[in-house]
Amino acid sequence: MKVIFMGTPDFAAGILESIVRAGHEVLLAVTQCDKPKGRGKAMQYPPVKEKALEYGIPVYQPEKIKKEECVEELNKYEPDIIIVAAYGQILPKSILEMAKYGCVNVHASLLPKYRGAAPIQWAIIDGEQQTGVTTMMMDVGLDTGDMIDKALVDILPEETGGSLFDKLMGAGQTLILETMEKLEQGRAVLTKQDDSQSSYAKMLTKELGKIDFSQPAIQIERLVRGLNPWPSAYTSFRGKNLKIWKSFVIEKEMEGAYGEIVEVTKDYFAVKTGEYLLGISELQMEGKKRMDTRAFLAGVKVETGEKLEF
RNA sequence: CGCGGGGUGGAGCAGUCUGGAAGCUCGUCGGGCUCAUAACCCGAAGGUCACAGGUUCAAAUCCUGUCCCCGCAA
Repeated sequence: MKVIFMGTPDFAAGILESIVRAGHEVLLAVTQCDKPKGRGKAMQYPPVKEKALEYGIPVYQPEKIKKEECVEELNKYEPDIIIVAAYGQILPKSILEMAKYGCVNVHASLLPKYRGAAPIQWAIIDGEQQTGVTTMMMDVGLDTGDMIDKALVDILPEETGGSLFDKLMGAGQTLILETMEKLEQGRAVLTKQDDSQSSYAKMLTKELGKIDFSQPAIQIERLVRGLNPWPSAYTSFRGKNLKIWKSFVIEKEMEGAYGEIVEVTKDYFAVKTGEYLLGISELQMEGKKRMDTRAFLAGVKVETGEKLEF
């Protein structure tokens, strides 16, 4: 099929790659504008742009896709289908109705749950045991269109945002091809979303990663996993920023204030939380590399009674 | 040129300000103790102190330049 692809982050780049490799003709890749990123000030291309350039696909980066001129630009390509994956802008109706097979979205959750920007991480933070990928015909709402296909993915006990991301991308890469085939053969079945079951996964922010030790350890542990590797859960120790990369729940209670270090062993230290203790097994001090707590404790003497401030 | 921290045996750190013998907690290897051990005791190996110049009687330490890693911000 002749495809216009719209997307921005890594997840979208993976979907794009899958479509290209399956032999579809991608006429154009639409993505967000370049942004200055990183420690210096260097402009960086969105992942989808990188991938498109790799395959020699033309790239289009309008600031506002809603503008009439942008819509006309897309129309010139006469696509059979428009595939959208985490593009980051609301599409006008004129684009939704432009292609013969319509505008199909790949979303990393089992809709109608986790509509919105960060479905992958929120599924972990909420303690879900299963999530997945859904393809749907886009409509004017936010992830509200009629569903076509779904793929289920289990969330394992040690699942992180990063590992789940990889799994869901893999599932999405397969699923979108299946959906495209069904549409082309006219055997796609559309299912309406049950809005009463819907939930919204709001955008992740740095602030979200700030650990509140008055919460139960199990909840903090999920937060740590969900926000690994980005944007990361953090607290502060001896006046410096401390990221927590891996933690575990210790089912016992000890005297102390929330966030106070109540136990130190050779391999980890544990702090008191709203319920049970939270063991910290992998961390990163400001300016330092990420390391397991065992290595950290080899260089820094940590005493019980010290606190992780929040 | 956005702000800042850092590169020291295999790991994590101290030492740098106030130049003058390579240190700490581990790990590894050998030996001992023990019913046994990831515990304890004794011993050993292992380092161009990121790289390149400079100052000095003497540089991990002071000066100059380069490379690399990381936190914040965006």
